[in-house]
Amino acid sequence: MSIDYLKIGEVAERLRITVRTIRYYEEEELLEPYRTPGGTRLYSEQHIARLKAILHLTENGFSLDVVRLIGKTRESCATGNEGSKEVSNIIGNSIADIEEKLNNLKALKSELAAAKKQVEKCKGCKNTPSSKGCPKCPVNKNLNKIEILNLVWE
Amino acid sequence: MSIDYLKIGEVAERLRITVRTIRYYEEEELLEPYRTPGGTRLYSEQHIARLKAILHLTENGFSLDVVRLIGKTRESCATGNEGSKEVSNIIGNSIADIEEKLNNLKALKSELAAAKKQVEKCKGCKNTPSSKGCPKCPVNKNLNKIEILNLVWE
DNA sequence: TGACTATCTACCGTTAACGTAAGATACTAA
DNA sequence: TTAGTATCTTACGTTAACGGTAGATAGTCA
Repeated sequence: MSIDYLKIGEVAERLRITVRTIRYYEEEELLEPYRTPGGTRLYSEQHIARLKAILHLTENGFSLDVVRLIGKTRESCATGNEGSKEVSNIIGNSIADIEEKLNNLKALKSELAAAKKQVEKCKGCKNTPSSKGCPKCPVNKNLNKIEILNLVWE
Repeated sequence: MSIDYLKIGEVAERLRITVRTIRYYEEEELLEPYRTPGGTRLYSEQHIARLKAILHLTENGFSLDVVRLIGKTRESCATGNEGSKEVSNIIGNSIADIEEKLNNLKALKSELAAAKKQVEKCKGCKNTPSSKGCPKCPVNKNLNKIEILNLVWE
């Protein structure tokens, strides 16, 4: 085989994903590798770069549909300004989504951090948990102050 | 019906979720509402607070299994230090997950922002897209500099 | 040239988090 | 009381993103 291209198994190993995943992205028309006359798939560095980009997005919670949208870039770039604007908007929306996620995660993080501190303060009371909470336990005493702790089971 | 409790439809409306979702969380033993003698579910503010907490977590990419884990707080708090430590670790792991997500999202955001700028610079060349890219188009010229743009379709 | 391993296509299976529908029962307002 | 709406249980359906298998073919190495 030419040294310039990788077969699917090699790509899978290099990117630490399964061959099934790679074929799946092809089924979804996110990628189209070369083929040998016999039908074996061959991947260039460009193909691999695109795979990396797809993984980068999916690992951050974006669906393949969104990936597909973002991928329209070049097509629209080659068809004039209007298309570019559309793509710009699509990417802009993705950025907005990310910003929302960032804010939510930051809030959640501080809530969890507060909850963790409370849990660590708790020395483990032996009282039967009541609906009012154990009066000696800071976790239960502060039940209403830390919303995340409303998750506590009864 | 007592004014203190809400029925499932009212809760669903208030939290902007479906009744099916609420019942599903109950199937998953994440929540156990009161019942009227006839079997109709009744929710207190505590129940609703827990529902909010569950949603807060799931909306940020956590699975119900993780939610269940975090929810062990009180149980372990009532059984001594060891349990508390376990819960503290579970929450600690969740925080670590969040930090990783935050870093990834930040990186992705700046990549997308860079990509967006490139797209906006592109005035829309009429050239047929070649494997080398359109020479007049900054998007294609900088193809290798902005990895996310390797997503471009051909 | 054989033997062995990798890939191919085609297709059914899986999991999480619900959606949806049916038929029965409960609640509520007039 | 009764008509109308909400809820109940049960159970099968759905979607995304793959997993796994079978039987056939391709690539590779001594």
